Amino acid sequence: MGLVGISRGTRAGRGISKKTPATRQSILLAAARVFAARGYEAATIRDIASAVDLLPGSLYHHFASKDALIEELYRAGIDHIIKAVQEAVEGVDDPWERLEAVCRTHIETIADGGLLASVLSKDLPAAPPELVEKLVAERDRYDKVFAAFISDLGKFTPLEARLLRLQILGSLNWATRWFRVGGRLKASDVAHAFVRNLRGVGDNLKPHVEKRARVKARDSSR
Amino acid sequence: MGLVGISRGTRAGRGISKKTPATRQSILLAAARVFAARGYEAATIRDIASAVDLLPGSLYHHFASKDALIEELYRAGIDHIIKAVQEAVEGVDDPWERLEAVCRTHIETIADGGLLASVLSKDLPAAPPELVEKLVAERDRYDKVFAAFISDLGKFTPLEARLLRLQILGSLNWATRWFRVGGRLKASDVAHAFVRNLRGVGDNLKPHVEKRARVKARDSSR
Amino acid sequence: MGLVGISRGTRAGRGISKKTPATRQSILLAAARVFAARGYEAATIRDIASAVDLLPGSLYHHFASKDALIEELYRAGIDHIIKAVQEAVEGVDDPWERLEAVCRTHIETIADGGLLASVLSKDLPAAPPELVEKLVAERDRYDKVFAAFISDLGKFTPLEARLLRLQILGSLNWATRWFRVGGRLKASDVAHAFVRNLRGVGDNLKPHVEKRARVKARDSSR
Amino acid sequence: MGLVGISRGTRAGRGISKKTPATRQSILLAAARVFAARGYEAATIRDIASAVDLLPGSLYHHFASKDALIEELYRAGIDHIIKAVQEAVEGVDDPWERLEAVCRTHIETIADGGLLASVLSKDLPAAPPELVEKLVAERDRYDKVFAAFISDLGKFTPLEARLLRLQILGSLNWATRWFRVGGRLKASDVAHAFVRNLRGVGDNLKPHVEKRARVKARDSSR
DNA sequence: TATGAATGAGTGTTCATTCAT
DNA sequence: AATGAATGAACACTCATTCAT
Repeated sequence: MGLVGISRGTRAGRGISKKTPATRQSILLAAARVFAARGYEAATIRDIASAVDLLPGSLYHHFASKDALIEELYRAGIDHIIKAVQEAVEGVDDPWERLEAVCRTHIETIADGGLLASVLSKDLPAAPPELVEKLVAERDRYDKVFAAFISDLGKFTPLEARLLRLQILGSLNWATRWFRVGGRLKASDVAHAFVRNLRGVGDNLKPHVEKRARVKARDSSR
Repeated sequence: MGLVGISRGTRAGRGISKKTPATRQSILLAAARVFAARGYEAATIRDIASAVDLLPGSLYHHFASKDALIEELYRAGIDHIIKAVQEAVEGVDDPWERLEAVCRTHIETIADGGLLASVLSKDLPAAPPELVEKLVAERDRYDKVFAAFISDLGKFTPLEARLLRLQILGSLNWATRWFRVGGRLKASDVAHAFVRNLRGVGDNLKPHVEKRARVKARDSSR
Repeated sequence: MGLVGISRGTRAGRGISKKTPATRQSILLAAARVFAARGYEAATIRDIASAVDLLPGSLYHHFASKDALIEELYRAGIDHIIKAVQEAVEGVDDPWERLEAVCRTHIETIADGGLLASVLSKDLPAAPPELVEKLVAERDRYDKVFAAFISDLGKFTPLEARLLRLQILGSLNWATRWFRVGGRLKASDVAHAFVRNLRGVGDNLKPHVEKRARVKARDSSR
Repeated sequence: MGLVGISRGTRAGRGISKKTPATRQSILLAAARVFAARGYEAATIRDIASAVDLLPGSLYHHFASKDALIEELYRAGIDHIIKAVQEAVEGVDDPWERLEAVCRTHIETIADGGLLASVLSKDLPAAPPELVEKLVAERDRYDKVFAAFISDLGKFTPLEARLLRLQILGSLNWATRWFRVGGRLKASDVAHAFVRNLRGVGDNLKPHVEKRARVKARDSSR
């Protein structure tokens, strides 16, 4: 299960900081929290280092640079969320239920500052383009996974599918701005509402031609 | 008309004199572009200044600080988008069509780096809490306006309405990450797709109890 | 009486700032207050300008530079205190009483932030040496005046006289650090105490040789 | 021994290794010189840094801020001068001789730019009030020590004692303005003259009532 | 005389990074 | 693996000063 298990459960053990050497894992985890809290730019190497009781310079024994750390964090985060959603849909057959499970997992994962994937919803760093490209490539990996759940829902044109995916992902990622872990609103509630609101999609696409015809006049005037 | 509400009275007619003076307006516009491109943290006063052919220090003749600039930019951006969506729905009666017009305008406005509202979709700065509070308050102004268009769609509980609003706003704001002005995909296309996908919402809420009953088994297991 | 009369009495009239043009005099006065309060370095042209309801740039119609302003302020301050002490001793015959009057006036003058001489007790600015030389030369003018009151007290060698003068001037100037105008301790009280404590000077110089003989052993070992 | 109380334990013996490392000590010393020469405001971090062959930013490895540096310097200076005067009076019994020894030491200490205490005679920085309060509190520590030497001289009322102390301290601190180490005038000469001039104080206070009676007429007219 | 806009040098400070120990 | 010291470039911001209007 990789990073998942480290995230929250074993954190208690970190109190013995002087003994436990700072591993790449614990640094990544701390970095995830700091990046999630302050963004890529505002987060400093000092912040991250001090979160694992290290001096800034010592981080460089584990990561070649801040950018390298970001890159690895991003990759680990994507790995993590992909694994999480795949586990979440195991045994779920109905495609809409699958989508709802994915959404719930996405929100849970992303909203948990202790988990690496939280950075997925942050503005990308104003970093060298080559780094940004890599991050985008990582994100695309998840997008592809997500796209599969979309196409399970019905017959869409590529454009329809793409827009639906972006619509849902936007809603989900934006949730980091307002969703609070431990609040009275659960991730499952949000996911349920989001998916329910889209439930008609399949119907809305073709059958509603008549409705759309009604609008045509205005459309053509644009 | 554009950025109405920011100007300072009669100065407008004077700028044309010899060389375009770097007014607060042009600074705000440049700042919007820079902030939109690089985020609040990564954007430097130097960037903004050089974008309007000023030395960094000269900016402080117009704005007391970077934070003050951000605040004013944010306020102007909210003013701008509120005005824009209100104009967009004038004469449109059908509530779904109104929503679509709002979405289209939101995307157009936000995706245009030259327009102030682009900052709305950016991560908030890791700034003094008092500033962040102000920015959130500004955003809330727009949220209220948006909420009105939601409640026009039908009868919702407060929670249903809130989640629907957040769902849509998330989709829209996230669009700054992938929507490109001038691309082959128009804002109106995106808005149309987004709204169409939600068209069933009203139906999905209550009438579809039967559909949901189908799912109940899993629901109760949660 | 020159600047004296302007200092405090007529300040009420400054409320009509828009009408009364800022004169060199009122600028000097404001500068005296600001310099006295914050020191030469920490005081800014902006501070001074805003104290007379001017913009920084406008000051340069009255003074060529900050240094020029300092210089003139210093000169005016020295003029002022010289005039003040000379008036204070008029009609006073006893040399010790004259000294006391001088001390009282010195403290009063210097402790009053509204009066120009307050700057006399401030650290000299870290300014171009040529300016510093001028300021020192101004100070010397007052020192000469003061020296005359010292030599009236009795027969001193030049060194004795010089040290006594520096001793007294030090006490007086240092008073700006702790003496508060309007407090329960009056300048006259302080002056009286200072002078009284020195009253024996004349006697102490020669007659006390025997006393000093007692100390000789240690003295010679130095 | 010198700057005892500032060091950080066992680091002392290590500095001699290759090239003198810019320790807190040497920075403090350099800062003392720079502050003494130019005042708190005019002295820049760059001045101090370059005096110990460091880059400006490197100072922040040792001190959190300019203010923190000032504060520590001030404290060290007060520690230093207190220790110095206390050592100077060891074995000296006559209270007037003790005072003279204190004065000599005060002048020597304060006039030596290399020693930290030189800053004691400088205008306080126009710094945040909390810092100024701390500095004043430090100065008060020395004032208390000094006050003890005053009260040894005879029976004074609190006010008499306070004024006498302020009179002497003023003379001494002012000496930084004119006293030059290495000049033909020695600190011991100055201290001797200062104390001698005050030798009559005890007599002047009570016995001289007749003299003061003579003055009464004028006194009451004030 | 006064203003508002701009300058350019300089200020304290931060930060990712390096490297000898 | 970790530290402590140092770097150098950059940053937000200040300030005395200039000048067209």
